[in-house]
Amino acid sequence: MSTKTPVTLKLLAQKLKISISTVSKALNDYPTINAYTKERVKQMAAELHFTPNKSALNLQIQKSYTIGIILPDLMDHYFTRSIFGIEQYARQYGYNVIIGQSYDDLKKEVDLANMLLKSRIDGLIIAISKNTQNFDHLDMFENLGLPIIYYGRNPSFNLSCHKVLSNTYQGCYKATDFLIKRGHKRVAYLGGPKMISFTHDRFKGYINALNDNHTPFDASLVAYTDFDKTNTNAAIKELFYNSENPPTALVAFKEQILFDAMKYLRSNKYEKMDQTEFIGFGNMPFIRYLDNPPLASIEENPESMGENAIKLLLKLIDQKTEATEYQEVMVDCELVMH
Amino acid sequence: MSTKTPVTLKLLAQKLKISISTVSKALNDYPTINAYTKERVKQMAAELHFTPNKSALNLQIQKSYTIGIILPDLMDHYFTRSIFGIEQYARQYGYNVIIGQSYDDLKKEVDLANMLLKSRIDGLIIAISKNTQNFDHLDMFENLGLPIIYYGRNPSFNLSCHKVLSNTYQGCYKATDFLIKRGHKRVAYLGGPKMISFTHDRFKGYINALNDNHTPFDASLVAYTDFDKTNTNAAIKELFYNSENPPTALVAFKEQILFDAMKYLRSNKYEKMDQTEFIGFGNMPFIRYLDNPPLASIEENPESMGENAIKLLLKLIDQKTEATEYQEVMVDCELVMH
DNA sequence: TTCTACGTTTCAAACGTTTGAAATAAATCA
DNA sequence: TGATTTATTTCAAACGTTTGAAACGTAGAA
Repeated sequence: MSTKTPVTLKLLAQKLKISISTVSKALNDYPTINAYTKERVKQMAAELHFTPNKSALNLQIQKSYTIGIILPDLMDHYFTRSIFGIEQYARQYGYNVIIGQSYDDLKKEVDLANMLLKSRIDGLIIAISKNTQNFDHLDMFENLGLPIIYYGRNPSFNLSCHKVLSNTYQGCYKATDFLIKRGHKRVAYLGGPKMISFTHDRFKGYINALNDNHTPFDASLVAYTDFDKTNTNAAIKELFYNSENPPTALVAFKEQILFDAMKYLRSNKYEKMDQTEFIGFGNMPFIRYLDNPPLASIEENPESMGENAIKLLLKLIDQKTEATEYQEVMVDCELVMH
Repeated sequence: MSTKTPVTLKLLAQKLKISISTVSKALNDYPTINAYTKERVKQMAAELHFTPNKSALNLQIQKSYTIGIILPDLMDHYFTRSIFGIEQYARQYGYNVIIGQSYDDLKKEVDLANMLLKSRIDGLIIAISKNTQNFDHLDMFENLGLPIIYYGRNPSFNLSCHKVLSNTYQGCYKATDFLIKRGHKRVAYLGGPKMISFTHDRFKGYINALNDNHTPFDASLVAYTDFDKTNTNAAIKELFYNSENPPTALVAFKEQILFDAMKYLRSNKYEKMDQTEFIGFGNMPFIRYLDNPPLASIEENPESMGENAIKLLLKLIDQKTEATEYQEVMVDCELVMH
């Protein structure tokens, strides 16, 4: 039917020789419109493939039925999986989703926030970049009464806000507890970068699991690394080779770190490898390809995080009352065996 | 400054006691506007954090400066990486990007296409779902004069369209050629699902490399599998255990398949494992975690594919002349050693 | 016959922006 | 002084949609 120019209400009205408002109301099933008219309009609309212009609609109803997501990186399965949870639910309620990657760069994050502001999104779900300590670009949303959900990463600098986080403390507790109950007396903790609050939350889980099981804490069983392989190798050397009584189990901040660690030990032919057990945060899909997978993974359930985030966001969008308390949702972690 | 209601041109105009059009023109640097006025307007706009309403703008200029991307799955690094190429370039030219996942489901793909149609995107980049054989939902774009680039997956049913694909034939040729030149007499090919055209393109590359190197073709060195582990294992068994003269090298359709295969052989303690070399399509980032990575990867350069797709799309958007021939871009593959 | 009520349709304003044409005021020229 | 130019601002329509108010014709009631 090669129309070349989008079909509008106006065109339908002309073809049917009725007014634009009748067409509009017919398509929206207004009770005042005659049934036969509705029929004619709808048929013509279908025939000409009428699609309402979203911009015109948004402008009129002052609502975009679009929510924004800003996250650091789509290559990270943690975030990709969280999108799944968000999208499913959002689309079900008629909302569209715009995804932006900040690549952990504050400037990109600010640009994205401004872009989304222009697009007049109804709300924002954001996993802040590593170095977001200034929240001006996000306060703008709040000033307009647009709700923001912080998720996945803890904005420790920003106290009063809605948060959806995985219960990372609990995850580490479970893993440590599980290993001790399995008979391990010397469980090590390999933490992530010290600036990340999760590193410390997880450490607390580790410590509390030790205490609850009456296992003494040994500082030489704790090391930290960033995501750089060299640092990880150094940390592992420290943990496993600097003591005549090395750990028999390890809980690692992230599987990306854990796998580097395991590969290091294996390629160095660490003699007690077979008696050592490993658990890391992530449950990454490609574990299936590893010849020697870790004992278990701490599953953070990112889909569920995403779903909690969007649920809370839509609730806030609907009520529109600023009055609500700031919510903090914690998503359970669970241990998954391999 | 808690405005609660978005700042519009109207508000700026009121505050400054000038007309809306002066404000608009001042912000857009019209030469007819007095320099001092521009100064005042811009300052006020900055002070009140004015952000133009994209919907109103789109409606007015009949252009959204937004392009759509439909792809099967963000969990697949091939596609995630391609987005990187698209986004970078698009944003540079002032375009926004809406990403939708079809999860390889035709119905979801159709829904997404309709959503994007409503959003009045200026163009579409799509990696079609596995079972897209009907193109009605995409023809709608063409009818409106909106360009579509098919990328990553070959829409073999749809002949006249713009395509950006990786030169998969060449990738397989390079890998096979490399292995033969390395001394392998018996190189096997493990293809993907037979409905996927790439499976056959790659097979051609394999065959031609054999021929060009005067290496005889042996049908028992070729097997096929889908992405299911059981099938892969069966195929591998057929290739490696059903012959007294098994292959010494293997080119696999995808690394996801290859890693299953290698794990199978290794866990079955295949005796000639150390003398056998493997190459697959992908170059997945987590290869660094494998204790025994394959010899090399065929890198399909998805970023470059994305960039080629967006470049072509923006060119088509700009010229708006329907007259151009349909373009087909082939992106080179390269061998990456591990 | 006139009035009221009802069912249906149309009018007109609004959402926020752009932009050519028209208006205004000031400055220059004859 | 009056006419013309110039610099600057404003007017008004348009983009496509929604929606309360107004208008219409027709049927039933008084």
